[in-house]
Amino acid sequence: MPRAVPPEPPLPATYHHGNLPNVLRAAAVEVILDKGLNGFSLREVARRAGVSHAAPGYHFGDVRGLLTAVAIEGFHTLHDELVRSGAGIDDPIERLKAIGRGYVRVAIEHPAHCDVMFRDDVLSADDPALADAGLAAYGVLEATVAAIADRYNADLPVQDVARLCWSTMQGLVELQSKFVSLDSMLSRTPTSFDEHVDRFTDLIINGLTHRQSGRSRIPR
Amino acid sequence: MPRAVPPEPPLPATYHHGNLPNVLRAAAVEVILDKGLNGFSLREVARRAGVSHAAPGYHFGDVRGLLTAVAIEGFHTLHDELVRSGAGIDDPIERLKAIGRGYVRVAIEHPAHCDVMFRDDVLSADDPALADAGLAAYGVLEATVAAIADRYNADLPVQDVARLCWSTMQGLVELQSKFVSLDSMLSRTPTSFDEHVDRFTDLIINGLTHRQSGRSRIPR
DNA sequence: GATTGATCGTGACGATGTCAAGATGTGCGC
DNA sequence: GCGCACATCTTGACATCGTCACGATCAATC
Repeated sequence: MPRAVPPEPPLPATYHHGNLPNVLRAAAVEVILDKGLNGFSLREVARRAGVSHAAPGYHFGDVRGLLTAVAIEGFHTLHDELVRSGAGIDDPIERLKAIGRGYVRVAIEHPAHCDVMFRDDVLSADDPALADAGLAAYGVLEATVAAIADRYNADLPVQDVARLCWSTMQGLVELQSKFVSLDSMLSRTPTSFDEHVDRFTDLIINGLTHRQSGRSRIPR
Repeated sequence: MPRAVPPEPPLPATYHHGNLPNVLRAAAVEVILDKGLNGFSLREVARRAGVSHAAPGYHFGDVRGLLTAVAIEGFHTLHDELVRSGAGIDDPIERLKAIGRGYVRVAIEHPAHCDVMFRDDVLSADDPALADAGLAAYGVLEATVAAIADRYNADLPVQDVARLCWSTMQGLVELQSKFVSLDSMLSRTPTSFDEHVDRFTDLIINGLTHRQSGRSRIPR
């Protein structure tokens, strides 16, 4: 769990305890986890952090400010995880698959962050730090696609493919709940998150007018 | 604009004016459009409809109830538009492309509905009417993919491909704003919604390890 | 024409976001 | 060592919101 919370000094617990922003951010994540983004409230965050109801407002200005901080943290985590997932894998196609699985791993392990990261309506979307963090994570993906173009197909529209991959993963994250309810409604055996990722990446890479490669799972 | 609002009787405007639910639903859409899903409130809806602040609660029980009604209406519209988009197109692959463009057309023309349709946290996700409406829309997509399998590739995993397409379109809808800001940040010429759809469907259909077919646009 | 039920309004309560003003520590110059 | 400016946090207040109970109003039916 890299960079979940910046290295925390032993918490002086004084009046001005110095790292309230970090504590509040962590508390916000827990509130989102417990009550959902809908039941989220600054006052609840303040209660869990053991401070007054207006303390969050001082540090983050706004409810959007706090959620934006959570989103930025999420993008940093995503970036680190994508880099980590692709490290040491030579074949760029395999690296792309690994990155895809890294994406959903972040979505699974940090659901609170992911609930916020793309919800421009609840966060201050014009925050440059937010844009930077998102751009950095996207850069990892685009670089991998560029490597695929280098090795396999120079005509590959790198930008389009990268966006396709991102859109697909993002849509999957959002629709996964619908898919499981759809599976249960049609009494099919439910398809897991990871399985969806593998099948999607296979489909994208092989193209659906050509013969499928048969759900090859990537060896860990 | 099929089934935007059920055929409206001339509005008696009396005390019990009979179709308040429809009026409230339309008002809710306008509030979402104006203030965003974040600034949405039942009282604002009531104000626009010219009724008391508790009237929405009577008909929809909950704020979730009203938003769920909007989402159901959105899924109906989506279903109708998907059917309409694919009608008369023989080649199922071309039909799939047309459906993809129908999807984003709905997203563009009914942004308020689409803001709500997949946000399970703000609506009562266990409403069977909601599930039915979503399933009906999805059925159009799956049927088209099944037609592709029939004609081109019997081994095609229909369910997976259908979900891939849906995920991709849904992700695109959600990320489009990020893409344009990304374009402007890198000072590229912005890519339109429709262009994204065409490129994505081309990429999915052709597969990214094979030669691209060069952004063929479908003649209308 | 009275009654029953659906429909809608009124009033109230607790909770929330946000602001202003005050309280409380911290660090810096001297 | 001391006072002062500042950052940090609390307190209090206000408008708004969702939701509930209760009352008012209308429509249809017997």
